[in-house]
Formats: sequence, structure tokens, C-alpha cells
Amino acid sequence: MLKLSTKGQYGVRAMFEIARRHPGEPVAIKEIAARQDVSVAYLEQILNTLRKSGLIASVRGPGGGYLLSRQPEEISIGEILRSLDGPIALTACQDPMEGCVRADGCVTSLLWKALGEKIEGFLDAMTLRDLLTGNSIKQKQKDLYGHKYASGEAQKAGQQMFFEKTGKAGA
Amino acid sequence: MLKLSTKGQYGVRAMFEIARRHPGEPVAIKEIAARQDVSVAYLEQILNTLRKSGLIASVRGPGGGYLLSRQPEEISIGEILRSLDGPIALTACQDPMEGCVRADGCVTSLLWKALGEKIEGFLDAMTLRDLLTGNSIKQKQKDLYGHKYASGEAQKAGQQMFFEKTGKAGA
DNA sequence: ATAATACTCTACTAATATTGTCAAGTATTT
DNA sequence: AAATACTTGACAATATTAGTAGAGTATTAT
Ligand code: FES
Ligand code: FES
Repeated sequence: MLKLSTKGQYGVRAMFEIARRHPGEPVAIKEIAARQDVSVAYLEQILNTLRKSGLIASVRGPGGGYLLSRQPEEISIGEILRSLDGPIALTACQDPMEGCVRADGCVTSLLWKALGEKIEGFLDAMTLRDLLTGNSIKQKQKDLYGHKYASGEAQKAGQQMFFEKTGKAGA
Repeated sequence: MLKLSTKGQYGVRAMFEIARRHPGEPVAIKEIAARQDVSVAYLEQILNTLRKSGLIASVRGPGGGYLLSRQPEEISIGEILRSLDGPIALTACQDPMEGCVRADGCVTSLLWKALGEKIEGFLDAMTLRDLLTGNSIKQKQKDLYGHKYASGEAQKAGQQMFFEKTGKAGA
């Protein structure tokens, strides 16, 4: 249960490949496809979406490819996944597009909401930079757990979110 | 993305209905169906699975129905969901049944693993008792966040899990 | 210019998983 | 023995995911 789409997974891995060379030469789609063992056609679809979301930029012509639009520490995993798979919506009731009439009287509503925010908090706090430095994942988790944050963007996503960001399922 | 199946959702709500009357008379499937607005046939399927997992027991004959097998504080949401939808497996690589050869060389592996454990920790720490008391969800979250746990079962699921439970994707 | 390289876009199909229904059967109690 | 209620397995409808195909556009090196 709670499966992540391959699109999302490939997207994150592709972004990682692009981030590896940042700042530097554009990364060709062909190269990413080879490294990550995904078809070029499928990757095109994915990168195209990411480009439209403004996370990457493309350079055409020979020697062209993709570049990060921002610094690695300014691109969170959460953003990448949302761009490709839409917002996290554990249940139909939590989906901003659908909403639920009963929400107030429903016990599980709070439960799913809390979980959703917890997940989103994690994904928004984790950036490409964290992936690049690799071993920082464990450290970061410890930080998250111990109530402190390591990298810039993260502060927005942590503690505050858990208690203040309530405008989501309200509909 | 990261949708929870209706099966899982209905299952949790059904368990909640059963827990409401605990300890006491068995709860008829018909009653649950009416309260939660789910078809009897679908619920039968769900409750049957839960019974086989040992979370509930059934009483036959007139006046029969379903009862909790354990105390509400001993039944976690995580257990309910795993029973109905199988283990949490964000990616194929994290799935205990599949595993991944590349796991060691893959950056995102740690990421999904960490997220999966975070989710599982949350779901295992949350019990039917918490749903019954309702307002404790917020409090519990605060507890979780602040590094302490409120109810029995929870201790197993929290801090330890984040740093020690590593046998999952190892395959 | 023009060929080679590389990104862009839309549509479509195949596979899979989810969601839920149906019907016949078994057990228990009044 | 009749009513109630759980039990089981098969199956159909639907939705989503995953991935392919192919035609097209832009850019640059020569
Ligand atoms: S039924 Fe919509 S929030 Fe529970
Ligand atoms: S490809 Fe299997 S862990 Fe990354």
C-alpha cells in the first residue's frame, strides 16, 4: 500500500542526475536514460513536466540537455513529486479538489490529515542537496526527529507545518 | 499521489465502529454498513480479512456480530492497514517481496526507506484508543514530535524504529 | 544550407490494481 | 425449522499506471 508511482521515482532519480553536474554542462536525456535504465520516451514525458513546473530548464541543439533552474538545496523532493503526481491526497476527503461534507464529524479525518502533513513535511524538508551529500539523510532524520533542521528550505516545512497549516482539507 | 485504498479507509472506520462499543455487545455488520455508508457485501470482505488477521472475532447467530480481539489501545492503525492492503512499500525496491540488487548503490533507496519508516512509525503508534478519545490525536502528534509517547504500544513504534529497524529492504 | 542532434508534444494502448457486486453456502440461536 | 448473521470465492466494472509511438520543432556545427 501507499505506493509511489514510477513516474515520481524516475523523476527524482532524473533530477538527481541533473543535480550531480550542477553547475555545469547540460545533461542529455540520453545520458540520464542510460544511467537510470529508463526509456528515453518515458523520460521525455517526465522531464517535460518538470520543465513546465519550472524546476529545470532545457538547452536545445547539439551539446544540449537539461539544467537545474535553482540551486539543489532549493529544490525539494516534495516539489518534484507534486509536479509529477499531483498533490498528496491520502484519501478523497483530503484531496483539495474533492473535499468532504462530513469532514467535521469524521474521526479518521484528523488522522489522515495528520499523516499527510507528516509525509509532506518530510518530503518538503528533503532537498536535492541532501541527496547529493548522501550520508546526510540519516543526519537529517535525526535532526527532524530531534526538533531541529539542517538546511535552509527545511525550516518552512517542519514544526510550523504540523500545527499551523490547516487550510488544506477545509474546503 | 500516495493514495490510501478505500478498503483500508473503510477498514479503519469499521474497526472504529466496533471499538466504540467495546467492551459490550457484538456489532452487526449491517449496523456498520449503515453508519459508514458502505455496502454490506464489501464490508463482509473487509471484516473477513480482519478476522483472519486476528484483530476481531465474530459471533454468529441472532444478536451476533463482531468484537475486538484485543483492547483498543493494543490495536494500531498500522496493523489494520497492513492486514487489508499488505505492507507499506513505497517503491518496488522497498518491497520485502521484491527487493533490489542495486539497493546499495542507489541514493534514493535511503530516502524511501526513511520515509516508509516514518509513515509506519506514525501508523503503528496510533491506536484505536486514540481514535476513540478523538482529541488526543493532536496531543499525540505533539508527543511524537517532542520525542515522547503517550500510549502503551507506541513505545515499540517510535524512536527505536527510526534507527534500528533496518532489516526491511535488505532482502 | 543542411544534416545531425536534441528537445517538444499529443495520442494511444497494454497491463495492473482497485472497487465493488453477486450468489450460494455454513453456522447459531430462538 | 425458521430467522439471523457470518463465510467464501468468483467475477465484472472502472480507474490508474506505465510505457510506447511517432510526428514535429528548434539549434548548432560544418
Ligand atoms: S468521510 Fe470525509 S472526512 Fe471522513
Ligand atoms: S533502484 Fe532499487 S534501491 Fe534504487
